[in-house]
Amino acid sequence: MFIGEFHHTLDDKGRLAIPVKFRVDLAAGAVVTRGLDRSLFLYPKTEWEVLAAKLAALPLGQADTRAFARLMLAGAMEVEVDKAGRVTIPEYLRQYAGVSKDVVVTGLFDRLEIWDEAAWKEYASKTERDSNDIAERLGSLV
Amino acid sequence: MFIGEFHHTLDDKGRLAIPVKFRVDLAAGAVVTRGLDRSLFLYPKTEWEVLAAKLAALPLGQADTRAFARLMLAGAMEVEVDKAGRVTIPEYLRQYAGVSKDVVVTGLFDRLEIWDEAAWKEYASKTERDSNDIAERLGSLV
DNA sequence: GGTGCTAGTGGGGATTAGTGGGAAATAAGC
DNA sequence: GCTTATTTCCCACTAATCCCCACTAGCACC
Repeated sequence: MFIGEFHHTLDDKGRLAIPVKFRVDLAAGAVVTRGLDRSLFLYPKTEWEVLAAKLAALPLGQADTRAFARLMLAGAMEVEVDKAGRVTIPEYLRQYAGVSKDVVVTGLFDRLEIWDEAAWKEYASKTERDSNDIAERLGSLV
Repeated sequence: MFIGEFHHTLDDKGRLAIPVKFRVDLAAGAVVTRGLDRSLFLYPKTEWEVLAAKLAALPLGQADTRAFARLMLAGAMEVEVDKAGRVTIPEYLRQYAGVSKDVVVTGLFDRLEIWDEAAWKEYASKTERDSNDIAERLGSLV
């Protein structure tokens, strides 16, 4: 299970260090793709395969779900953790997430999320302000 | 499984480099044809044969499915990956997709899609804007 | 308090993917 | 039958990627 928040830096080759405790779960392969809210999702390969199969099974006929599946499947890229515990984030995904140097890696149960630090701070503070409202709407769910 | 987004260029002979990781799956032959949203679809030959059979089996009665099947079947062309890992895209398909030089090749599970770069960017950014809504509607699926 | 280990970061060299151009072969036209 | 155009095959260059090694700072353990 992935939890926690880590502040790392991206070097000019687009490499990002994975927190040590996560490396063992990603050693068998991982997949990065476009996420929601201008973040990137990083799944262990096995988790990804489940998700990809669902996306591929979406009906081709509807323009909007087709577009969504396209974005996530086309956005995905298989990455490997190198000897130094890093993965290389492809150029086009760095652009999408607006990451350049300072990056936040967060654990979200079954996936990691990768954020530009500034964007993360803004999102976090905004969400904190709204958290009471959100909690109320969630109601009995939690 | 094909995934990922690759930015390549078409030379003036209409040749397009296939990303290395896909070449092995296309070595046995591939088929390009007209796709949806002004893109081109590129299938491994075996996948194509399955799809072509399905298209041929579509009911003749409905004008729109008939048109769709015609577009895909008549537009199809068998291509080979040359020694340098490239395929030649026929002139009429280049025209259909509006590709000239800068091209995006995307992996979509069982096929590749070939887009004009500008068209892809526009399509992707439009979909990004809608992605939160779509994700919400898909709900628990993803 | 010191020493050793490890996580995170940075950089250089070798390999290969991507691209472009030219030569040879084949087909078409006069 | 000869010339011209088009396609196919092959070779060469460049730029990006991969792989390896080195450094530093922080933590833990002695």
